[in-house]
Order: sequence, then C-alpha cells, then structure tokens
Amino acid sequence: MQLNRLVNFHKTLGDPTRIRILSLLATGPLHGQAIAGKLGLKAPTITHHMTKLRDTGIVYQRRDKNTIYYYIDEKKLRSYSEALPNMLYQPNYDKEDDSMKMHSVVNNFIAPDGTLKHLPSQRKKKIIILKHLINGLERGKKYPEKEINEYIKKFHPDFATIRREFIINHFMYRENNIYELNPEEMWATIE
Amino acid sequence: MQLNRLVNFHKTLGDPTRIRILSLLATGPLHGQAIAGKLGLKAPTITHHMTKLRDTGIVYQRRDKNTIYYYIDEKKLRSYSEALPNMLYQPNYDKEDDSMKMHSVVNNFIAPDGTLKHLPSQRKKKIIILKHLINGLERGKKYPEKEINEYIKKFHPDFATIRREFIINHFMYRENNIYELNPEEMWATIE
DNA sequence: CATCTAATTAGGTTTTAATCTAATTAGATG
DNA sequence: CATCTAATTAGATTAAAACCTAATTAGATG
Repeated sequence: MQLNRLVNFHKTLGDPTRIRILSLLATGPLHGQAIAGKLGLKAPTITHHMTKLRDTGIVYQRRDKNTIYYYIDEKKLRSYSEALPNMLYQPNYDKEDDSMKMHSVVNNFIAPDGTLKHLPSQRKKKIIILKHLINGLERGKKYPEKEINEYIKKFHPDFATIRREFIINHFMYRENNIYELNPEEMWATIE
Repeated sequence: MQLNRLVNFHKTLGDPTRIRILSLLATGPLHGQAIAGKLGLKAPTITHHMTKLRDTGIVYQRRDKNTIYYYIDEKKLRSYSEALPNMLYQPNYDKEDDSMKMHSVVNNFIAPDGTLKHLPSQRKKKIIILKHLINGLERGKKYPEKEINEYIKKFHPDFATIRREFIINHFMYRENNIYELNPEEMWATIE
C-alpha cells in the first residue's frame, strides 16, 4: 500500500460527521436525504462526505429510481484498518536483525553518552554500527565534507576512517567532495 | 470507545508526516533531532507531531539525559485500528434482536408484496412490526396527517389504528395534526 | 553558576477542509 | 415535453492545522 492511500483512508475517518455516517450505514443502507435528515445537515454536505467515503472505497452506492443508496464495504474497511499496524510490524528478516543483534552490538560499542568506543573489526558488527551512526543524517541532503567530519566527530575523533567506511559500504557516495546518503537498497547488509 | 477518541485517532494518522514518523519508529526508538533530520523538518514541527501522537496514546517517550526517545505503543495502535470495524459490526443485543427475532416476525406478518397481514397482538411482536413500518419515514421531517395516512395505507387499510400505535409507542408525536418521528431513544423497546 | 543541548512554547503564515446557499443536472414519471 | 425529486456543482465563509522563526525552558555537565 502506498503512503498516500493510507493517509487518505485515515484522513477520511478523521471526521466526526463521516464516522456518524458510517454508524448509520452499519445498520443498513440509506439514501442521502435520510442521512442528511438524521444528522441535521444539508444535502450538499452529505454529497461532500459521500464523495470522500466513496473515493477511499469504504462505501459504494446503488441507484434505485431517483434515489441513491449507500452501503459500507466492510471488507475494505477492515483491510484498510489493518494496513498500518501490519505495515509497521510485519516481521521480516531485517527486523530480526535489528532487534536481536543490533541492540546488543550497539550496547557493546556505543558508550552511554552516545559516543563510539571503537569501530568493530568484525564485518557484521561494523555494519550495524555504521547503520547506527548514519541514523542522524538526512536522506536527500547534500553534506560538504567539513560538515560530515563534524558530524562524525560527535561520535569519534577518527572521522576519516569512519567517513571512508561510509563510502566503502555504500551508505553514502561522494561527488566533488559533497556527500549524500545512498538509497537504503544500496547499503551493505549482513549476509 | 467514544466517538471523539476514535475520530482523533484517525485524524492523527491522517497526515503523511506522522505516518512517516511511525515508519521510522517502527525500526526502533529515535529522538526528536534524528526524526527532524531524516524528514527534513525543524524541531518545533516534530514537537507538534509528537504531541499529537502522544495524546492519542500510540507513542510514548523516555528521557535519557537531555534526549527524549520516542517509542510506538504497538498494542494501542492495533486496538485503536480495530476499533471502528468492531464498533460497526459488533453483534450486540439489539443486533441479535433485529436479526433473530425481527427477521422471523417480519416474515410472519409482512406478506411477500410488503403489505401487513395484520398487526400482531403480542406487544413484543407488535413493536417489531411498528419499527419495520416506520422505516420508510424520515427523521426530522414533518408529515401532515393526510400524508401519514397515505403512507400507512401502502401497508394496511386500517391507517387509523396503526397511526395511533405509532403515537402510543412513542415512535412519533403529533402537534396540530402534524406528525414527526421521535428520536430513537424515545421509541418503545422490547424489554 | 555558566554553558551546552534538546525540547518546547509563542505567534504568524498558508493550506486544507467542513459547511452553507443558490444554481444546476440527472432520472423518473405523468 | 413539463414537472418532480434527489443529487451534484459552484462559490463563499470559517475553522482547523501544518509548518516556520524566534524566544524560552529543562536538564545535564563542567
């Protein structure tokens, strides 16, 4: 699911009038005038809300003569509702990785004050630490070399080595001494 | 769950920035500056969003020295996400009532062409039938007596008796021979 | 106590969206 | 085709909220 559709779904439900409309429809289909009457709103307002509900897909409609009846699509409502928690907490390989190893490795190599004791020599652990270190950098932002050095020095005085590791392991790339984060797909992985 | 909290939950998720923040937090806790950096926003903006996320309860925070780390409360996120579908489609007593009894009672007293055979004499059944009959009337609309009579005659010729039952059982009230539906809380119930 | 860092508050700008009235469209029906 | 009803569109008003800069607060630390 794309970000946009998900945001839109929640934005649509983030309005008391629309929730009340759904409550009404839960007991059975209704036409626009009936909804307007029950909620004390005017017809155009109902049209406005039904357009949004229809656009997200959680209600559909059927015409009978001049009257349009609205129905909830319960299945869509449920699947959209579950989308966010599932997206965030889908257990995948990386997750295991992060929560199991990363935590203890970070604990071992990062001091309580957040500085780096020393760069691990084992490749796997080193990758985990490098990932941790670039956490404070911004995707899409261009960093002059001086700024990168300053950033790294907050963790460890040997900025040159760490900066080099960033490049070697494809966390960043350099062009004319300007540094920028690579897309995550390019980063070195453990395995 | 009250309407308000539910609306608020969805309103909170109905913003791309906040969804992105949750995506970031899903991989592990982060502090405000890191979030601001990754999203290209300023610190006050993050405060603004974190306040909303915290107020709905789906994130909480822990302080470590000067730095505040934010965590997702996965349980709350899930339970809120399920709230709306469950609210709408939770079988409760009234529902049972409607679907179990109402169905068979209506089947027994309403002919296939939609007309009423005769008004049940048992109170419970009579209420169910009256409920069924007023289904086609609109909340908030004022009906002159003549219009009510015509409406009832679509179901049964003895409009006077049925009209009287509507009033006796508080489905409608009359003022100057103008009839109007009562709010649902006033209707006679089965127990 | 002076100073540093991270977070927050205050206040302002701009965008979005909920609602209304008035006018229009789409279908049904006589 | 004239007319009715329900729905929609257009356009305006108002309220909410996302984001910023500048100033302030809260805690940690030397």
